Amino acid sequence: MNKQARKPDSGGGGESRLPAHELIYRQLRDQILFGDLAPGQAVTIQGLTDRLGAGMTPVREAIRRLIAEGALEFQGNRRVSVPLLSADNISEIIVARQWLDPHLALRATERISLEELDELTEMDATLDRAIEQGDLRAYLELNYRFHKRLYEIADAPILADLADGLWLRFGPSLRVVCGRMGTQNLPDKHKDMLAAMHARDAERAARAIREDVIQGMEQVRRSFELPVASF
Amino acid sequence: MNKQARKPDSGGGGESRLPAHELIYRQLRDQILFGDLAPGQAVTIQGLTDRLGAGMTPVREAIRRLIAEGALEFQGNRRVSVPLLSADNISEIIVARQWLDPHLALRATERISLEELDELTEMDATLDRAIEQGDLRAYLELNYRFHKRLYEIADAPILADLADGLWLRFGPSLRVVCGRMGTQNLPDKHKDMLAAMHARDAERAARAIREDVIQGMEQVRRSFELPVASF
DNA sequence: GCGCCCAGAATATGATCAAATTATTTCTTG
DNA sequence: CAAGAAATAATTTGATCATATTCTGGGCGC
Repeated sequence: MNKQARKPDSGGGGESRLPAHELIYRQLRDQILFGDLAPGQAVTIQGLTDRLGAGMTPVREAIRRLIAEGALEFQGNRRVSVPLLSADNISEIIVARQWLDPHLALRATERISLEELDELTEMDATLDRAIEQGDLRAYLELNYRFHKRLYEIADAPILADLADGLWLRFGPSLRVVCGRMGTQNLPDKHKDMLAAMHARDAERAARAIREDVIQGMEQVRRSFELPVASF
Repeated sequence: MNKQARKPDSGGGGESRLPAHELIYRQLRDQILFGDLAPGQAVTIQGLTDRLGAGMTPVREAIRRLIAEGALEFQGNRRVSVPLLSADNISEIIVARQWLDPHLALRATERISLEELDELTEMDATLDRAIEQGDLRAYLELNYRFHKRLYEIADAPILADLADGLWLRFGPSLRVVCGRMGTQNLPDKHKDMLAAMHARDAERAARAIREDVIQGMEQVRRSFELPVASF
């Protein structure tokens, strides 16, 4: 009956007080970005309520949100699935990121503190270790977090939202492509960029990020132009 | 048990085959873009269920969707409101549209058919009539639909989504600014752009749209740098 | 001023109806 | 008689609602 024995507990573990639909959303989002959901895969509401052990309403809200962000696709007849991108779609994302990411890197260079620079350097080192060990999942997650942190530092919430939304769109495809290629020749112009940021050379940092984006995304696009060898 | 709530069939519109959450979403979206919801205004779920005469679940889903698109803001404590943009936010939107809109106009020029060109010309004429008559609501809606049609013709769904989402963010502010200024010196470089498209001069069309965007958005930004005189 | 309590709003559940896909059956035809 | 197609039955899934529960914020007493 009464639950007042539980106080908000503002210190530390406040994250457990998040509403269920928020938790479901984050869980699903991570699964789309790094993990288990492949492009084209169907997603059912009732399937998720079972798989995640949640009620129907929170799952529905999380799905609506992901559809609005382009992470899921509403296939006409009440059917929802992970979008299957075309080569043209990838090209659109490339052209958008080619503009957005350098712009954000430029702003970040003008604003970044030394502590934040150390933080990014540390993240990049962890990223390198994941690549060496061939840990694909860790690479995908760390690489994403590196770029996302950069967006935050740029202090442009709306532009950061746009860039973030693009990751959600090409995440599943990126995973498929990287899964086929292994973690060997993954792009990493991060060190160039960090050096440019240290020197407060915003133009050079923007150029480095642009190359990083192009290298990574072009690999994705190339693999989409090949004949689709799935069965 | 009680099943008297048989298919309300609200309004008798032919499209009553769409789910309720979709209808609520469109209704709310239009109200945010053109109409009745002012920046900073609070939005409550129960208030909407009453005002729109709908159930709670569809309203919740529509709100989640609009939050994900940036049209509404989740204010921490279970409070939802129409975002109040800062001058910096407006600057972000300007810089994004300054890139997105010309890019889409360029693509549209390469792809547009003569029928579609006539359609846009017709839309622009209607727009002019709304301006002459000082009909603000009609101006906002027709101007939006003109640009949106252009996005569709560009045949780049992901980029179009990005551009469309920006309208949802600055819509309420645009309405406030235009409401203060009347419909007299509104920007309309549409005729330049249509002429350029007729000549298949994509660069010139892109430049015209860029000027249209800058003129309109700068008016918004200027009015945000003034001391906020509301109350 | 501080803490407790209450009203109201948001979150979450489960039930129920409707629609759609799948599986099955039956009928027709070669 | 067999095979395929159309129709129908059954199961699965989505949409919506009514209701219970939890949380936030403000009012009231101390």
